[in-house]
Amino acid sequence: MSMVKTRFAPSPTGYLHIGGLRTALYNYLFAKKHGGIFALRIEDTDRNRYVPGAVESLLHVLEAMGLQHDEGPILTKEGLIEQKGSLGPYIQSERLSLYTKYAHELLERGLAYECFCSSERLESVRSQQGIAKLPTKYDRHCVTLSPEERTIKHTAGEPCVIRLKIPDGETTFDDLIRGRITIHNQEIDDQVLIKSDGFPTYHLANVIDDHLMEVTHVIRAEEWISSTPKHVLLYQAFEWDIPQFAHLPLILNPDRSKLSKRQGDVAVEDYLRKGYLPEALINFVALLGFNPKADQELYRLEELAELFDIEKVNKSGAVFMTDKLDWMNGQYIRTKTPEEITKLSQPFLKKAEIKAPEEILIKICTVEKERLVLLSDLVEKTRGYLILPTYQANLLVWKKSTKEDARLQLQNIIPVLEGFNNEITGSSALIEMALREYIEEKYLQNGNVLWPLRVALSGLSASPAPFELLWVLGKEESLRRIHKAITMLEE
RNA sequence: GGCCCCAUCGUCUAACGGUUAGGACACGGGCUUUUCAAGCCUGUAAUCCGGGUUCGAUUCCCGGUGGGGUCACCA
Repeated sequence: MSMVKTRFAPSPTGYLHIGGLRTALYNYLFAKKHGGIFALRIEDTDRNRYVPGAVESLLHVLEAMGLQHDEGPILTKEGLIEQKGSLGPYIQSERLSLYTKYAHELLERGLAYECFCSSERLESVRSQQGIAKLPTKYDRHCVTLSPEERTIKHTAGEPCVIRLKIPDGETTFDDLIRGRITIHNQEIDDQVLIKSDGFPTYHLANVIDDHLMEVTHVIRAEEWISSTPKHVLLYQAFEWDIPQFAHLPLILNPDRSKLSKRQGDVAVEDYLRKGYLPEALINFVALLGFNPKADQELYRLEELAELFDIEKVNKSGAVFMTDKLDWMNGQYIRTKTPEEITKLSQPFLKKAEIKAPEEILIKICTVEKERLVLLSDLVEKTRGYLILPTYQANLLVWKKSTKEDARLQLQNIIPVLEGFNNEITGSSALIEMALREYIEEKYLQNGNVLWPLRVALSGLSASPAPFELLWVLGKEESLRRIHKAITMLEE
């Protein structure tokens, strides 16, 4: 039994789809679980879809997500692409001669044939089949071409493709998730292997590379099930060992169709940009398809790798809803220190052009941490500490109190705060102790004092406790805000 | 339409013949509380339908229904 090897083989589109993330993750987990190799291969055989910089950005997200591959293209410190591993190159556009070599081998052995049909002819064949309600497939017009006819067409410069000649019979493969799947070869089209521009199609390149790169387990999305028989036929034509297949259930839009751009954000980059943490995204997406334990929701990547079991992956698709992701993100934010959150929030604050001393930012994170769902939530929160939000005077009045009392309480608290020494103002716990003591001594009500104070300090109907606000804002700014509130209440 | 795949609370899932069908998110109520958040307690909520097999089916089989995928010189 050779070593387990999986691969994530995306086409470089410029972003990583949520479904792609999960495919990459499951490949990674399966390889790690079995002490095997996780490879990355770039499937860029469609020159019409070429996106500059796409490989680099893919490498960046994968790294941000913590999914390190053992083989494949990697980014150097200088931002250049290098290859890691001995079975490369791992970028298909750099392997073109390989594909034509194998395609010609099939040609010589009579397992494939050249086809000169124009796309116009193919379209009209298909549309006629459509009208006749027949399955749409190539009519094998070129399969009987004689060598002489082919030579004539070649010398005339007619473009041509190479097609696989699908044999009679039926094709069966075993899927680790779904079991045995059989289909009649009549259902399979004579698949193009080499396009007229000389590039291979996915089917050919994928099979050749998986074999040459010694991939043992092909883990990919369910949308590939119907083309898997073609791949099996190719392996058989080359007389190669067939890898194990595992087709993952689809990730769905709320209407249960395949997750698509039209119905919301699908790029991992979008979610990162919104302020989701990589570990939350990984955790969430891992659970879209299986759950290692019945009563646990939070898993680290290493833990998932230990517990992963491909046979326990669900068969049915999973709707992508962000409610639970939001909750998870909050959970992960809470596991971080204020210093870590401060650091992670830098890009968001920078983008919003918010500047503040690190010391203040750390205090803000300390106090707001439990209230965060997204890292980006920190933007508005931080702004509130730097600039007092505008608010209505009657917000200062507690529901069980009056405007006059609110003003009185604020006025009375000023000397108390002024009396705080540096030791007290340096700790929200000490501030709380001192203020509660004050309230108790004067026989006051918490609400009468703390509500107007909190609103004066935050300008908000909902915020952290006044003690914490005081600690973050400092004595001077706090007093300034209280004076402002008193002025508002006097009007 | 042909072929293929799938089917447990609104959503993500657990239960691989015997459970009061479990957990989580969301939602409702409560506790705590100056507000919000967090936390704790608690409530509502599901086996698509019909046949079999079996002493017994969420679970196995068949059929239906429903949903999805795929039918390119895209991956």
